[in-house]
Amino acid sequence: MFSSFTSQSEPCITPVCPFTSSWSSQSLVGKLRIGLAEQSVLAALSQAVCLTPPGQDFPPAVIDAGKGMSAEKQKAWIEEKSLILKQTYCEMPNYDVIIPVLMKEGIDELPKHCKLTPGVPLRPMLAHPTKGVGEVKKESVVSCVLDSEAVAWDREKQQIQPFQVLTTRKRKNVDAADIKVQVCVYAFDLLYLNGESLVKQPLSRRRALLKDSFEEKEGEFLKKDYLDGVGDTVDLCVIGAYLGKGKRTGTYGGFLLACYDEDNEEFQSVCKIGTGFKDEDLEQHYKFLTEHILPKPRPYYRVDQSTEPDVWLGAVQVWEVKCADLSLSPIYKAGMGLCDPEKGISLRFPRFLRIRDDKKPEDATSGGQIADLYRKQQVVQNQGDKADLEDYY
DNA sequence: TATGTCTGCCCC
DNA sequence: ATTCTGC
DNA sequence: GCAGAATGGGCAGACATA
Repeated sequence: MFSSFTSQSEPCITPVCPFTSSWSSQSLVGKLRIGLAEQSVLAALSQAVCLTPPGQDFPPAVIDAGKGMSAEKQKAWIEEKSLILKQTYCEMPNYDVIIPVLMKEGIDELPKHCKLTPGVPLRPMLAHPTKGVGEVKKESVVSCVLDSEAVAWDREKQQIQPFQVLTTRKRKNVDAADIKVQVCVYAFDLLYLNGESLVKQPLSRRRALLKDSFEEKEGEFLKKDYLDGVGDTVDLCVIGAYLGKGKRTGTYGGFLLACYDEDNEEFQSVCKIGTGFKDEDLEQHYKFLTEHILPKPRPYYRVDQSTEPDVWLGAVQVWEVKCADLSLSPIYKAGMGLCDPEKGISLRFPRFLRIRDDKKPEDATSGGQIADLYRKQQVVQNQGDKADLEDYY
């Protein structure tokens, strides 16, 4: 595998300076996906165009072209046409372009006229056009669309920095002079090359072309949370709950979780959690926990004021929780002082897996173990595991 | 000016 | 983001 | 399989307050 630009001599796409230029780096998430309500708009549009084809005088003679068909056949027919429109919209998300073609040429001709175009981002992406690709592309590359990811890079230590570092970059009025965090862009897919859309090619082919068209580089990397089923699992104790809103009105909508710190004999907050529950789970939790409400927190709960729950709960139940990553936190207390003098550790993307009735609250994951997990991930990140990557693709 | 709190946005 | 639920 | 609706951590920037 490869990945692109990473080095001090040929700096990464140095501070990815948005704005300007014709090179696009963008992401598609696996299969083609388009926006939410957009989906319905496109479906409606295709139905309209199918049943009442454009190009007729007014009033149109044909207003229900599907009349002769069975309901099922009509549905299938419209869906088939709808797919054409949706696919086209993915590659050229612009109604100003699509509608005129649709009216003049008809839906079947759309793909011929509206194609993936460098510089026009695919629909669901935020991708800014960028410059700098020129430094890693080979001569043969005239135009391209890459699927890639930006990562914070420490030039001195020659290593990837945590995601948290990436987010500290200035967002507005960026002056090239005050850029402190360097960024590398890792490319992992090639969607378009020299005037030709590769979207319908198999991934293996696209990757082969990518490899051929750009400089290879050591030290590839992919965040582990994108690798299927990878992620850490921890056992945490519930110590508080938040009242739910909307469809969770009347039960708890979220909970405060803590690890057990043996050294200080205290429960240290780690994160809130609000997803992963079946409706049934929520019901069960409410019933059970409601009987353990405390008038005030126990003295051995370490919780920041900003995360105080609506109801405090006795530390009586342990949950198995999965997360993608750990982060140094300004507000959570887990492993306080172990990785940073004044920061604790929290979880990124926590979700509920199951109750651990076999564990007592004191058997919850400890502050020390949380700190170990945090340190471990720092290391793993920089060893960019080739084997794992190959498995993924 | 320094510090606290809230909002919007990102997670691709 | 992740996950569940109803269609 | 999709859309909608619950919910997560944490940053910069904007605004408020001392």
